[in-house]
Amino acid sequence: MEKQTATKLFESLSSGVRLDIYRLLVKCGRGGMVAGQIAATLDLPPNNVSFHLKGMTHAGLVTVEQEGRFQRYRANLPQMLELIAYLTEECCAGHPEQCLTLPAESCCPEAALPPISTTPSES
Amino acid sequence: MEKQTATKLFESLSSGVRLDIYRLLVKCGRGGMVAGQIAATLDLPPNNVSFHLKGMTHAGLVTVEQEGRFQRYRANLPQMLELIAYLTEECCAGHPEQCLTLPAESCCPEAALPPISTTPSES
DNA sequence: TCAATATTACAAGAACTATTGAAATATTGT
DNA sequence: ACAATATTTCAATAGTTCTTGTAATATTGA
Repeated sequence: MEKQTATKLFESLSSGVRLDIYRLLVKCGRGGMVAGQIAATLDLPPNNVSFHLKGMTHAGLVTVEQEGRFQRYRANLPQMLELIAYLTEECCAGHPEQCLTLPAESCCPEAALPPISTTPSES
Repeated sequence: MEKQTATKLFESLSSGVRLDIYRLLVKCGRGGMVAGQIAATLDLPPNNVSFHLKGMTHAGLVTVEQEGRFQRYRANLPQMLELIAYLTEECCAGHPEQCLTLPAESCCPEAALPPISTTPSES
């Protein structure tokens, strides 16, 4: 993942409105929601929601599909997983067991996140 | 996790400079880095790095510890894991197998992320 | 104490973002 | 074609953030 992609995704989630929208879409999963439904659920002006959805779509955080006169939005979960992978790349320089005081299974979980680099990096 | 905490964390990662700093600290793991070392490694003005580190510390994204005249910064990984958990709360309304076209083990990984709610939510 | 180094605090300007309201576009059903 | 609905676009304002330079603070070692 490129840095610019990552910053755009994080920027998309740095607003309370967009975070609410994204979490709502995550809950809805594959089904997604249409724009008006999102606005009604979160009790926000439709044009404001549309404004934020446009940005989120452009960033790749959500996807959109036209359904007649409706626009159905869905959370782009694969993108989120890539983002987390990007963030934890070379986590602890190949020594995930070092990860602070967390229970081992909570940090750098090989089952969920991409392979951890085993190349320590020093500067 | 509260919404404001989450937005602050995402905002902290929405700048290329801060994202570079955080990823660098993630790589260094438990060892962390002192401010000047970070600035030198990323080839940035020390005061600019300090400015961003202050914000990141305030957001809880990194921790800081004094070492004589040095300030040693470390990535706050537990906070990041909580953030991911917050984001994927009630993922797919309790039906993680619905998560798009991802291989099942990549989405809503029970092994790594907190328990998935089993209560479907409809609006 | 004094000089040197590491880091932070402050101030100013440009650039960007969020919110709102009004208008425009597109689709549906009659 | 026409009216109704869903959604987006546009414009304007207020507020916020980023960067840079300069000054201040704190620690170290002589």
